[in-house]
This record gives sequence, C-alpha cells and structure tokens, in this order.
Amino acid sequence: MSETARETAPRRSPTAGGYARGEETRARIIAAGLKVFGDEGYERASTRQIAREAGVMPPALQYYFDSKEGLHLACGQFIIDISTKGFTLTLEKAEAILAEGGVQDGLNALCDVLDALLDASLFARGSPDWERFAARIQSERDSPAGALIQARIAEPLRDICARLVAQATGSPLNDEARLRAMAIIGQVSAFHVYREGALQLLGWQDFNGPRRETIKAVLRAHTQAALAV
Amino acid sequence: MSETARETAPRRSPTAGGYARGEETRARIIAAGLKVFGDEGYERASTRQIAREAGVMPPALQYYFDSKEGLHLACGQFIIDISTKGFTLTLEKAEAILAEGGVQDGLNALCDVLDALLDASLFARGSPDWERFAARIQSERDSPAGALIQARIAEPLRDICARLVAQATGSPLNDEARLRAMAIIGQVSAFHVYREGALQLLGWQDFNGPRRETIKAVLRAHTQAALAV
DNA sequence: GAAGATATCTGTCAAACGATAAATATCTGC
DNA sequence: GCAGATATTTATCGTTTGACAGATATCTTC
Repeated sequence: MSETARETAPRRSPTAGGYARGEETRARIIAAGLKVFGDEGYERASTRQIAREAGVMPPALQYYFDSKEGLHLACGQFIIDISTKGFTLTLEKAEAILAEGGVQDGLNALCDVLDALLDASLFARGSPDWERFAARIQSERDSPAGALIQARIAEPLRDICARLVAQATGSPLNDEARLRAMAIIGQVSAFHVYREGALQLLGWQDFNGPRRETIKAVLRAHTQAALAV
Repeated sequence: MSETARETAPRRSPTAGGYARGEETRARIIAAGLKVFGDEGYERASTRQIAREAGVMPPALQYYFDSKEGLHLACGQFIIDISTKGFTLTLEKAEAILAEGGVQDGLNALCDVLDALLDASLFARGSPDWERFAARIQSERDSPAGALIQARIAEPLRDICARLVAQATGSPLNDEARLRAMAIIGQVSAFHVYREGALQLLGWQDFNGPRRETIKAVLRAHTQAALAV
C-alpha cells in the first residue's frame, strides 16, 4: 500500500449515522455555542472560545458544522426546534380560524398566538443560556440564526397577526390593521427585547412562575382593549 | 537643539481649542462612524473601514477619539444631542405633571412622551445613516453607545412611563403599572426595533411624511384604550 | 519668516481570527 | 484481530484587527 493510495481522513462528519460519541460531542458544541453566542453575540464570540467551552479543539467546529456560521445556524435551529412545537400548533389553529371564524374567534386566536409568542420568547425551556441566545438572535437580525428566525418565524407571525387583527376588528387588511398588529406584537416583544431593562424596572430576577401568568394577563387585557376601539 | 530635547508630537487632540480643520476632520470621522457602525454593528465595523469612509488614515481615530470605543461613544453622544432636545423638554413637562397633575393630565403626558420617543427613535433628523445607527445601538445594548443610551435615556424613560401609567390609571406604582408601562413602550419600540420587518409588512419604503402621523394616531388610540381598562 | 502647536501620515507591532491539512486516536463490524 | 470508518488533535496558514511610535505636514501667532 503506497502513500499516495492511502485515503485521507474525512474533513466533515457524515450526514447520517456516525458514532454515538460524535453525536454527544456535537450536542456539547451546540450547548457551548448557545452559551457563548448568547453571552458575546455572533461577531464577538470566537470559535476558539466556543471550542474551549465545549472541551474540544477548534477544528472540531469545522468537522461538525463547516464554519462559525454553520454552528450559529445549528444553534438557531435548536432553539426553533425546542420552542416552536406548541407555537406551530397555535399558528395552525389560527390559520383555521382565519379560514372560517368570526370576530370573537379572531380575537381569541390572536391572544393565543401572543401567549405562545411570549412562551417561545421568554421561556426557552428553562435554561438561562438558551434564553439569552434567543434574545440575542432577536436583536442580531442580520446574523445567521437571526435571519433564520426572521424568515421562519417572525415574518409569518407578523402576517398572521395582521390578518387576525383585521378579522378581530371586522375590518379590511389595510395599513391600519398592519400598524395595529405591529404595535400589539411590540407589547409582547418588549419583554424579551428589553429583558434586562424590564427585570430592572420591575425589580424581578426572572420571569418564571406566577409572574408569567401576570404578564400574560396584562398583555391580554391590553390587546382586547386596543382592538375594541 | 539635540535630538533628545525635541518634544514629541501629541498623540491626542487638545481637549479644547484646536485648529478649525481639526474640528472638520473630527465631524467627518463621526459621520463615517455613524454610517459604518450603523451598517455593520459595533463588533464587525473596523476602524480601518471607518477611516477609509472618512478619508483619513487610521491613527486619526486614536488622535481624536482615543479608541474604537471612544468613537462609538462619540457617535452615541451625537445621536443623543440631535434627538433629545425636544425629548428632554417633554420629559421635563412630564415630571412637572407627575408632581401635580391629575389622571387626564397623566394620560396626555404619557402620550406626549411616547410621541417624542417615536420621533427620537424613527426620525433621527432625516439621515438614513443616523437612523440606522440609532436602531443598531438600541439592539446592541452592551456596546459602548448602546449602554450609554440605556443609562441616559431608556432607563429614565421606563421609570417615568411607569409613574405616568400609575397616575393615568389612578392606581399605585406597583408591578401591574410597571408591566403596563413596558407593554406600552413596546408598542412604540416595535417600529424601530423591527424596522425592516414593519416596513415589509406594510409595503412601505420609509416612515416619512403623513405615515408618521398615522403611526402616532394608532399608537395613541391603543394607549388610551389600554389604560381605560 | 520662525517657532510652537496641531494635525496627518508612514511604518510597524502583537494578538487574534476562521480555517485547512496532516497525523493520530478511537470506534464498529466482520 | 483487522480493516475501514469516524473522530480528534497538532501544526500551520494568511489575513485582519486595534493600536502605537516616529516622521512629516500644516496651521497659528508673533
């Protein structure tokens, strides 16, 4: 067997299959990515830092994810996967109501969508790292995962909310309906976009427990009042 | 005159005075900073890129601003200066009303504050570069200028709005008042935080002209309805 | 015009970055 | 146990970054 006939080692992990320990390493890198990207933001986070956090050497990131960008996208997909199961069901129900529901149905569906949005945004299954990353990619909309979230979730959500607002107010889908939808989404978004500021204003440490229901109740009341105008 | 007795050239510009062409160069660098930081964000923007945009050599940035961070802070201060004159007056009027006004006064003051916030956020005196930078630092809250804006403007604003909500609803300054204030600020914030998304949903190119008043009217109606609950 | 002050440019630095190739280690199935 | 597949590490690369020191150019005042 000559030197030149010898196959070189793979530069990238296999698309399917692979050893169990590779799966475990991959998950460990994603966890590290969620933490470091969440703490530092996309640009400031370095692949070396993430590798250190994961307990691997830097080229492992290229092996499993191709590039820094690929890892960021994988982290974004992870967040989408863990937070949108309930959310997707709610959106599907809303679409059905848009097809054949009335004013009150529209209002209820909108409130359900906003509840689900709050859950998806603030409570990324209980890990502070995940929550911080989720907040980051909402801010960094031109980062890889940020753009993914916009295309996959935020834009469809705006569209559905605008249609629900029109239905809930019995009015056409015009500029006013869309403006109102943006304003209503903004009420919910404030809590994750300005998370630290909101916690400070309220003197809270987190949004867990009964506070969650308190926030939802306030937002629901505001939404219903605003759309009764 | 020996070599060693010769004074070295200054590494930094003088605190006061300086030549007129120095003032002009300084302004040119700030303009370039607003553009590049606005386009790229703090971390991705490079001092070389900014220098190129300004038509100077990179060490000029250290000469006038000490560091990349110093330039970012100067840009933030620039935005604060051009956008908060009217805003500061409105906040002062609001403080007076908090001292001795009634429910309706509180509601009107709150609406005025929100109008002023929208003006400060969306219409940074008409330059797209300024607007983009202003949006950036709202997102990048841990960047130098982002932290400046939070400390100088966003936090005091939240506090005043919470107090105005309490006054406008004739209720104590409790968690609910603060939650409602966050929600109401969020309505306004949505338009600059999600600027591209809002413009897309609406099919608009910008928020200029009569659209500005349309947004304000919608937000005012929502705020009044929400606080009537 | 000269001296001192300010502004600008040239040249350079150390560190860090994302990424690649090659070598080595470990796993899996027969 | 062996061969092939997968995973991990070591060594290295070219480039970029923010910043500094020294040299030079320009401005201002007398």
